[in-house]
Amino acid sequence: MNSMNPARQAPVTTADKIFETMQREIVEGQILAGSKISEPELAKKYQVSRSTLREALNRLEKCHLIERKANVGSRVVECTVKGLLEIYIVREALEGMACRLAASAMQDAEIAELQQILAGHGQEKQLQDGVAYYQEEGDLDFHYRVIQGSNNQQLINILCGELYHLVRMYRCQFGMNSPRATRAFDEHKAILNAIADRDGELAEMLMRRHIAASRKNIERKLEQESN
Amino acid sequence: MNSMNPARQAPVTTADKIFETMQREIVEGQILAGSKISEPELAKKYQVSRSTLREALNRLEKCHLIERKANVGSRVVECTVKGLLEIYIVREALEGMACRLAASAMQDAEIAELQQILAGHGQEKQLQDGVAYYQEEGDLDFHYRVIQGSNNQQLINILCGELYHLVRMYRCQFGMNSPRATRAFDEHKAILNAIADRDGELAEMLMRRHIAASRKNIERKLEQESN
DNA sequence: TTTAGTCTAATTGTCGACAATCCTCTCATT
DNA sequence: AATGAGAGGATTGTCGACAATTAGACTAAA
Repeated sequence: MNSMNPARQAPVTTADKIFETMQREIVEGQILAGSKISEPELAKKYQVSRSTLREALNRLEKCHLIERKANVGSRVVECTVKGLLEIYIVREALEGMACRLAASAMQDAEIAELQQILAGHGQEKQLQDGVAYYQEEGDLDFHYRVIQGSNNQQLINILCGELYHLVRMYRCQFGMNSPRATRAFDEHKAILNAIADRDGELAEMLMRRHIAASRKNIERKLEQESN
Repeated sequence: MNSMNPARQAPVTTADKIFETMQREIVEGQILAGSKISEPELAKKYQVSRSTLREALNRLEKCHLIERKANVGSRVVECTVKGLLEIYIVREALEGMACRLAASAMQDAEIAELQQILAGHGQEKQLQDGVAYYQEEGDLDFHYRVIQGSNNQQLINILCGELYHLVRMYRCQFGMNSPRATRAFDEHKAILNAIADRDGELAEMLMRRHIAASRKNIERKLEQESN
């Protein structure tokens, strides 16, 4: 269900394939966060020329998974607490706005479809109570569809194209098996209700609170760990 | 005053220089919006190899000034009304949030400095009453500094790195000699007062209204023209 | 006249080699 | 011992050529 999530145009060129492979390996931590990227080494590993690899690196940089410095090279981004919280802030602002727009722009049919998906998540949740992984995938799925519903191409590009995989990376590497699953599910329902009521203002507020609550949950958890 | 605006790391490599040159030419319209980009042609024009040119194209794509399709090529983005309004929406969300953060994060000294800058703009405005150009530059300057003041690197990257020049492009090509100069100046003052009062909530609201007012102003103007 | 198909020319993607820059280790000097 | 200069090795940036794909023109058939 999630595999069709990204705004993916089927990888046609070989640089596309290398890009997707590396993207997955970075997100899942097989290429370590913060590690230096050696162009000759990776070119050999994937059996492509350095030009092709560099093309892939350029796209990884576009979705904020690596950082480049001239004449020095590329590094995988580090997963810091500060960075994670910064992303939540950006998401709060952008997804809140997306939600407001979606309340105006989404078709009735789209809303109905999303309601069905959400109901499906609810059943899965009941069945697999406590197992948060699917809920997490479902969470991304819900957010993804609301963003698409905004019908604002800039917004969609930034959230689904440039930030999406960075969010996934943090989820993977910080192992977020949210204890908020149940509450998050209810919040999703409330947000969708506001959208269905065409109440953009309320929808934005609920989405912002929803994301802010996740952020504060992380802050609290990390605070505890440091004690 | 504006030339030091972008988060520019001095261009060290030749691809950097080509990138900056093309960036300027696209923003100012010397390379026409919507036009197709011929790699061989431009490589000859700038006297560099295609590899170097493609490196520059990759960065232009990062700041949303061109779009690429696999096996087809690159085009300069088109300046459409829809696109312009979409950007205003994104800015409303992100700069509003930046403003909220700035109210907490900016140092007293930074705030004082910004107050002086704003006062300077006020004098210029009085002197050159009606001439909106400097005010427009000043507008970007003000927004830029507030964004920096948020101290959120993700936010700064998106707004100052990826969207900044696209905004400039629209300003250039739609010829926005704002009749809102006076009002915008007053709004800036109110925003800065809220920041100085450390009232993040108010600061966000004022910034959002400020940007939304600009957007509606554009909508109104374009609506009139179409009649 | 229109449409389908094919062929040619041009453009983009990929490759390997060379040039320029940076990092590190060594050695000399204070 | 600490600091600085310099050489060596490795990495990144740039180049020109080849391969793969696309766009456009031309022909032929319905």
